[in-house]
Amino acid sequence: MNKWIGTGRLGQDPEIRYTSSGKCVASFNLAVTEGYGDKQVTNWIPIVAWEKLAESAGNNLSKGSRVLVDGRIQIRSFEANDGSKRRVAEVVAQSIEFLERKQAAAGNSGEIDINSFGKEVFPDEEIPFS
Amino acid sequence: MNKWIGTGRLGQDPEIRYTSSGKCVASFNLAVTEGYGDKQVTNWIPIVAWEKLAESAGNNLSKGSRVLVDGRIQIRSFEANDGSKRRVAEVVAQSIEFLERKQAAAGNSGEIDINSFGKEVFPDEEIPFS
Amino acid sequence: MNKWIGTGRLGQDPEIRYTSSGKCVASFNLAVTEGYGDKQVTNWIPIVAWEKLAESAGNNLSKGSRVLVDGRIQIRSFEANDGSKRRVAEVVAQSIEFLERKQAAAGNSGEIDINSFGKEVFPDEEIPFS
Amino acid sequence: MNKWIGTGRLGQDPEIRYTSSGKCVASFNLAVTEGYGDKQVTNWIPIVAWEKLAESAGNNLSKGSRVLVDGRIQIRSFEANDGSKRRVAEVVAQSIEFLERKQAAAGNSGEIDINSFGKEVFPDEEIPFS
DNA sequence: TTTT
DNA sequence: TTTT
Repeated sequence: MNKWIGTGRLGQDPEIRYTSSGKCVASFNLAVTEGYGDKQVTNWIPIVAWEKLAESAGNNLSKGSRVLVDGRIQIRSFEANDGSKRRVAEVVAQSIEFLERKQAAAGNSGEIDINSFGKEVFPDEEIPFS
Repeated sequence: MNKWIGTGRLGQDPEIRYTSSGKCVASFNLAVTEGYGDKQVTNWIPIVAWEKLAESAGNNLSKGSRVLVDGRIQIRSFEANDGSKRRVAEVVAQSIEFLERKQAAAGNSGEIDINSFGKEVFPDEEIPFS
Repeated sequence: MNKWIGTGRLGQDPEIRYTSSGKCVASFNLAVTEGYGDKQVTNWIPIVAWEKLAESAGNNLSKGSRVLVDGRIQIRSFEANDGSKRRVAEVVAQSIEFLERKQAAAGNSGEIDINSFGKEVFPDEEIPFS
Repeated sequence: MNKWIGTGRLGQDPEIRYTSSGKCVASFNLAVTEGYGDKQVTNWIPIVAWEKLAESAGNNLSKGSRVLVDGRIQIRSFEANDGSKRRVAEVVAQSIEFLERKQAAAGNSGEIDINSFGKEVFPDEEIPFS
């Protein structure tokens, strides 16, 4: 058994890519907050989804959306910029329950989409597991 | 919610340390195998336990012991050897069910020395999360 | 290990009682729906919470509220009306995450009265486990 | 989400039946024990498995076997002996990890199979949920 | 980087 | 009804 269940909010819109064989992959970081008051702690947990689940995430989720994820931890090897071999971990989603869906696109409502002015940088850094 | 539940075997004896304030900390890597036949995949997941749970792990577990762990994913910051800041992830155990306890020391019984069946190296490297 | 994790909506306002020793107990049935389209199935799962968690449920939840429950299955003995001994099961909540809080009382807002959308009867019958 | 994860030991050999359409069904009660020392509590949780999983349970498990079950709670309607309609609950297994397999049949070892002399009665009673 |  |  290798099961992770967690709730949180997306730190950014899901990033959608396609493998060379055409499989859809969605990835995002999830802010998982535990505790109350001044004991609150947030862990940013990287989530990956594949195929139909990835497409659904792309269609239904955006920055700030709240989700319930059921998945497993996966350790993945990759080559760092300096050529060294590293391992990274992430949660591969098996199901995602949408607790809050995508916000309406800016222009569809009277609201300004504050997310479209963001300038934050999300370095493509790999977060080590262990 | 931030919950991980997994089963596996310890890759090495638990490493027991004490913080400067005297708290006991146990850490080990868990081989979590999923799938059947030639679709088997093993993820090595780093586990950390604190205080009474850590002491209990130290007293009852050894390399090869099978456990059921209930815990949460934690992302931890640390400074790499080159001075750069990195984040690592691990599972902080909330409970550990011992499915197989510590083996008697080799030589004390007619049993196989469980320590003899693997030569894998577990470098003290930090495994990235994401 | 004995852990249940589920999401759903309350079928009625939580019922709040106090034991003779003054402990608060909340109970409600949770509509847990799985599957999609015409394969949707709903199971009504009885939830019980104690003390602070019960008070919090009473203050924050009402019929239709969506929750994420983490708890354990408990089998409880009781005497049926005909004097026979029966066992019932329920989920004893260890934590409840409020995905939607209590609705304002009907008439206070332009919102639909969430209490109007169902006519199901929840007899105070004991639902057998097994 | 409707997920139960639990560990325990089978109270009896799995009961194997087949539906009229030929599907295999296995059922057994699981002794799920929590707590330590004199605070130990055991809940007997009914488990049902279908098809390949049921066959595997029949082939690998027996009274006393330790398992890790991943499944969901299901409420099922049935007609009681007195003609009244009742609902029962059980855990429908989605996966079963065998932590201890079937005992060798009596006669295969020097051990007496104490289980073959049992006279306990397991009434086909339905345990209510709620 | 999310939110309350 | 299981086990430690």
